[in-house]
Amino acid sequence: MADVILQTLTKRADFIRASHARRQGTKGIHLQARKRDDEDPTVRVGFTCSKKVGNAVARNRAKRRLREIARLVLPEAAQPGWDYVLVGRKDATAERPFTALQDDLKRALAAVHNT
RNA sequence: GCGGAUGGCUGGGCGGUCGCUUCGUCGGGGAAACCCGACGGGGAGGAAAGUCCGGACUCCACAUGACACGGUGCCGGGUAACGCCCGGCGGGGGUAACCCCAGGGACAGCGCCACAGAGAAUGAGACAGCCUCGCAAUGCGGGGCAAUGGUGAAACGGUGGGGUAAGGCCCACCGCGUUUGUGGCAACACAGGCGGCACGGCAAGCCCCACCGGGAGCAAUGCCAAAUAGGGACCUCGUGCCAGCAAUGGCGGAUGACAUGCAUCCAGACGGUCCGGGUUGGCAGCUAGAGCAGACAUGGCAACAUGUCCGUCAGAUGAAUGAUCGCCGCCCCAUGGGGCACAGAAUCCGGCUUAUAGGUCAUCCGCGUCG
RNA sequence: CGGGGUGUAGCGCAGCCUGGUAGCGCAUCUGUUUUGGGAACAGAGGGCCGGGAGUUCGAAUCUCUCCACCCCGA
Repeated sequence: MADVILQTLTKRADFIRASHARRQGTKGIHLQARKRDDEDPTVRVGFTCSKKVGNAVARNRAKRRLREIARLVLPEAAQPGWDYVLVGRKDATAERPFTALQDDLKRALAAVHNT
């Protein structure tokens, strides 16, 4: 699974479809995931930080940390043909230790894939 | 030393590892758009924020003026412009340094001034009262008065003296109005004369006066590609086409008995306007401009202007500018640990307003102590 | 980027234009009625009028400025 192609979600409709599929919350992040029913093996990922997270600086910080753990974790833990949406949580996403945040994502992925 | 006033500056630093975006050079791939790799350079703020003003820029509309509507409002200057800035004037606060003020007009007109009170506004009023006269006398009636009390945010000038039955009244000063002179570009200030007790407050109530303002906004606007549809309604003649070197000429049909001209009617585009339908992709606009920061010179009290030198300037588009580790710096509990303000560009610029831990510089004022 | 609106008692709304007394309905509390409850009737309490300045003698109301929320248009 070394040659996984990562793509960023841009369409609002994709976000809504993912949120209606499987979801798994942890201390640091909230994960939404959907298995697309096409033949395309591309892994797509999107990031969401609503106004509840804080002001623009807090939202940007949370989104950057989400993007970083996605870059580190997804190439080895993602499954081809899935869409993932990582949602930031108030205070927790920005302040949680980085390794713990990575473990959160790994456990959430495992939980979503097993159900 | 303590307390205070004003105006500036700064907004953690260094290094390792892994990433994002943009530009340049080189190499590779590709028909091209472009993609991949290496090296090198750039990559959030003083408020980037709120969106409260003013412009630049783009499109649309457009003869001018007036009305309507909205805004601004002491005077002078600065500026591309402003509701911003500087200087001055007037008023208010503070022992002072200094700070605050939407600060034009109430004889152009309309309106409002609750409660209380006799009376709340262009010519008034008499509640408690005061003075005097008469009588049938703890009172009643006639006349005179607005100085005193009371109410109120505000009562038709204030204080003092003389005079009076009480008063009107007279005089002086202050205030007000008016006028003259002097200083000042002006707002205004100062001085003198005259007036007579007469002209209350609110225009951030309507309004009047002076000045300013066409509308929309980078999702503006232009081009390309894809996709749907090859639709509908209305309008009419040149900037189009043809001939010609050019001037110039010609360009559908019907009716007015024929032709030209003219008039009327009909048709009508590869043109224009609108509706309906489709697309929510790419490129341009897009970042170097009334630039900004610093130094010096000149003019100016200053805001600022002019000139020279040097430096610097991001352009993303589900939206980059980071993640993580180590050392140092600052703060708090004091082994060890925790924290480091407010806050993230979205076409650009000039202001205003609001948020902001800490550090630092300069000038000035008051008090205390020592010499 | 541009435009409009709302904020008043626990909840939903008047009052603001034209400045002086903040009111209505539901809810709450007390009492009457009932064997008890509900309903009904009578009465009572509850407001720094989103925050801060200003104008005025006086501001929920007028003006400025912040805050929060909602709705439109490109």
